Amino acid sequence: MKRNPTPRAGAPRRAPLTRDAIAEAALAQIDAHGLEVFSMRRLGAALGVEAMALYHHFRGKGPLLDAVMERLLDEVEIAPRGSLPPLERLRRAMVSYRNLALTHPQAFILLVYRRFNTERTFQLYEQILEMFADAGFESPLAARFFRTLGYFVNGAGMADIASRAQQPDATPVKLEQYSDREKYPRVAAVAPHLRVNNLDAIFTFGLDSIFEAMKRAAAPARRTGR
Amino acid sequence: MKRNPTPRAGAPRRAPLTRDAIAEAALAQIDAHGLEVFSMRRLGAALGVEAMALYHHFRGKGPLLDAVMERLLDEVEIAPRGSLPPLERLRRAMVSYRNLALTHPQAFILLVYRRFNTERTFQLYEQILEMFADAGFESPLAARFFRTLGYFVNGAGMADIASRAQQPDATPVKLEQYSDREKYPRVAAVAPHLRVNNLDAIFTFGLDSIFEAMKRAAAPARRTGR
DNA sequence: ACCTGAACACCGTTCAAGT
DNA sequence: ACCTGAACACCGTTCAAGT
Repeated sequence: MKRNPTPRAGAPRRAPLTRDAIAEAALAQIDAHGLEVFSMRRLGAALGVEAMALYHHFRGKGPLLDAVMERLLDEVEIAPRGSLPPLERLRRAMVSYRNLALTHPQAFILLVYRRFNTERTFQLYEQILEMFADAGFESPLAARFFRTLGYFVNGAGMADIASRAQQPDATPVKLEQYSDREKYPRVAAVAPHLRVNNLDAIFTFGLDSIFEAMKRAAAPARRTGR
Repeated sequence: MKRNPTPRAGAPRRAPLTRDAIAEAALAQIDAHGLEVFSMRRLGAALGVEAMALYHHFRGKGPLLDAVMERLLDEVEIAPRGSLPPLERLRRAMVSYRNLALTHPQAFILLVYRRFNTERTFQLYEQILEMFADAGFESPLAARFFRTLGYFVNGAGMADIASRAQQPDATPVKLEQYSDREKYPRVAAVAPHLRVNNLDAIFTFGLDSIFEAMKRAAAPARRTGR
């Protein structure tokens, strides 16, 4: 059997490599098999190329992972300015960011420890901080809540991933110990409220707590009495 | 030159390996050189032993890293029950936990993605949840704030580490871009408030916001008016 | 310009063997 | 019981060479 006929004579039998195509394939590999086993050689094989060909487009594995991280940032949905009240826009952006932990559980950690490696992060920060300004926050207060929200959404993403899947190379433990009422009675009592299908509601709860604090801080003059 | 004389005839020229000694040396290696370059072979060399000797005490690298993580958990300071009001005890425990990101920046991430691999974590959770119960929180509400605090302290630890040190294998970027007022004016405006020596104050601010929400939720009946 | 082949200096882990 | 030596199947990255 001949291989698939090419549309035009002389066309290459596969699309030439580009930075985008490589980063896209890398994210697909990480989503499918995990960051632990991701390697330049495996990625090359998946692209039908020797690993060394990738070095023509990226200086190394680190910069390639940074490009993968940028693809994640591209998936954060930001509502158009003016389409919603500023704090609601901000809230939805935070929800969208945390959703990356659900859609890309294996890759999400790249955001956590590589986000300051690239300029792309500052584009997102600029948009977020614009929302703070639109909501009337001065820089010192914006900086504090910006950071607090960032801590929360990154921590939530990582924790939800950790709750959903134990590491493959973990110390083997018996899960039933954790619901052992004798040994960990408090843990046993809250465990039913921490089931995986409750994690969305818990995230929303925590996010609301922070937004309520923001609303109070933004409008201290409106408090009843003094 | 002869090697150091041993205290007793027939005593081994180095202390025999134990799980504790290995885990301690592993943490020291990670603190000194980073998790990226940490390897069984390097650890063996640091202990004056072949890497394969470590497999007599640990089933593999994963379980060894779990033991290192447990050592970090051991450093969390929990005030004796009754020595402080429950919420103040809880607050100090959170501060102590986040401080691990400062004392062990290279190892802290083990807590983030390996903490559910071992039973030791549930000892700490039991203590934390006891504080919630002592403060009068019912399980559903305790679960929500327990999780919210966890998100926040883990996210804060990771973010503070990322802010303090760029990854060694990062895409090279020019740092001055980030304070470019033309390109990222909002980022430039808040940047002075996000300097490394302000991170402690920002952490305290965010923690206070969450604790204020907890105090309101714990005592809804005490609100003036209705 | 883009990719390959061979090589270098590493990994984690297994197995059989030593003491 | 505790450790070693050799081996296996991998890594990321370099370099010179091919087209």
